Amino acid sequence: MGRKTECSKDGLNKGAWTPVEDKMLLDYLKIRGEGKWSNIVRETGLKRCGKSCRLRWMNYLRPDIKRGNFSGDEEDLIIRMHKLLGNRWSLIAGRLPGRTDNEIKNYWHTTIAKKARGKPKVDRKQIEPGSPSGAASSLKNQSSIESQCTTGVVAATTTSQENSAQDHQLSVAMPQFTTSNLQYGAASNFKNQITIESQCTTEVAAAASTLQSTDSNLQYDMPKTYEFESSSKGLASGGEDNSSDIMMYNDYMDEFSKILASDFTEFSGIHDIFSNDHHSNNTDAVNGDHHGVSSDGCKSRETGEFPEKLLESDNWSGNKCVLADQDFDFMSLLSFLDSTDDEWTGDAFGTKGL
DNA sequence: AAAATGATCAACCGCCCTTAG
DNA sequence: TCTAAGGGCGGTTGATCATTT
Repeated sequence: MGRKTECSKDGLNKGAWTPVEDKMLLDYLKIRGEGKWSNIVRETGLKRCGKSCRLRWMNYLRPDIKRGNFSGDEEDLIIRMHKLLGNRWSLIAGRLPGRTDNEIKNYWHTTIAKKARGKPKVDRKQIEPGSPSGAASSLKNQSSIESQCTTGVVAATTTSQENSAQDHQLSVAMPQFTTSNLQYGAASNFKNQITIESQCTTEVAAAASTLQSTDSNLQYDMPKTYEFESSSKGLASGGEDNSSDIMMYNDYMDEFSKILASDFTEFSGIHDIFSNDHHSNNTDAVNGDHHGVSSDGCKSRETGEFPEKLLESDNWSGNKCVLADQDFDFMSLLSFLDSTDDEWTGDAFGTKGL
C-alpha cells in the first residue's frame, strides 16, 4: 500500500555513512550547493536517497554545527522554548545557533525529560565542576519547569487508552502538568479551555500543540472544521452544537500559529504587550522597527539583544539566519522568555474573557 | 573480567505540506 | 484542478559506548 518512497528503492545503502560517502556528498554540495537532494543520486552515483543525503548534511556535515555538551543556558533555553512551542524541534533549533533539531530532540529525550521526571542525567562526558550545566544549573532547571499553574485543561480524547498515552506525552512534554491536575473534558469544553486562568494560557496553548504532535488529525493551526471530531483518534464530540466555541478556539489557535510561524512584529497584540511599562527593558527591541534585509533573507543584526533577534528573523523554521549569528545572547533570550511567560496569554490574541 | 543495564545519538520511517507539471 | 514527487519534520529505532553489578 502506498507509493514506494525514494528511500525504499532497491540498491540504496542504509545505515551509518562511510567517510567515502561523506566525501562524495560534500564534493557535490561544494559544487552545487544545497537543495535538489534527489539529484545527488543521479549525478554522483552515491547510493543514498536524497532524504538521507539531506539528513546527513543537516545533522552532521554542515560546517556550522556545534558539537559537545549543551551549556546550561542552552538547556534553559530549550526548556523554555519547549514550554512555548512543544515538540517543534526545528523551531527550537532555529533559536539555538549550531544545534540541529535532531540533536535537541535527542537531548530532550535523554536528558531534560528525565530531569522533569526526577531522574537526573548521568553525564558520561563528565561536565567540569562549576560549569553552567552542573548541578546548580540542573536544580535551577528542575525548579523552572515546576508547575506554577494549578489548573490545566487540555482537549479531550475519547478513550482511557488514549488518555493514558497522552498522559505520558504531556508528562514529558509539559512538565508543569501532571495527570492529576489535568482535566480531561469533552470537546464541548472548548469554552472552558479558553476561559482558563490567563496565567495558564501558555501552557494550554503548548499542551494543545503537544496534542497535535501526537495526532496527525489535529493541526497546529487548528482545522477550520472539526477534523478531530470525526477522527477515531481525535477529540470526542460533546454531542451538541458548540460551533461558536470551536470557532473561537480555532481563531485563537490560528493566531497563535501565525505568530509562531512569522515575524512577531506583525502582530500588534504582541507589540502592545511588550510595550507595557513593566517590560520596558524589552520595549525597544519589539517596537516594530524592522531592520534591513540582506539578500539571503537574513535581516541585519547590528544591534541587539535577544528579543529583537527573536523578532527580527522572518524564518523561524530555518537555521540559515540564526546560525550565522554565533554571538547569540542566551541570557537575553532567557530573560525574554521569563518576562513573557505570563504574557503569552489570551490577551495577546484577544481571547481573554471569552 | 564479564555480563547486564543504561545512555547517547545517528539514521530511518512515515506523515504532511508544497510545488511543478 | 489534479496528481506525483520532493522536501521537511517529528517520532522511533538500533548500534555503540559507558557504567554498574
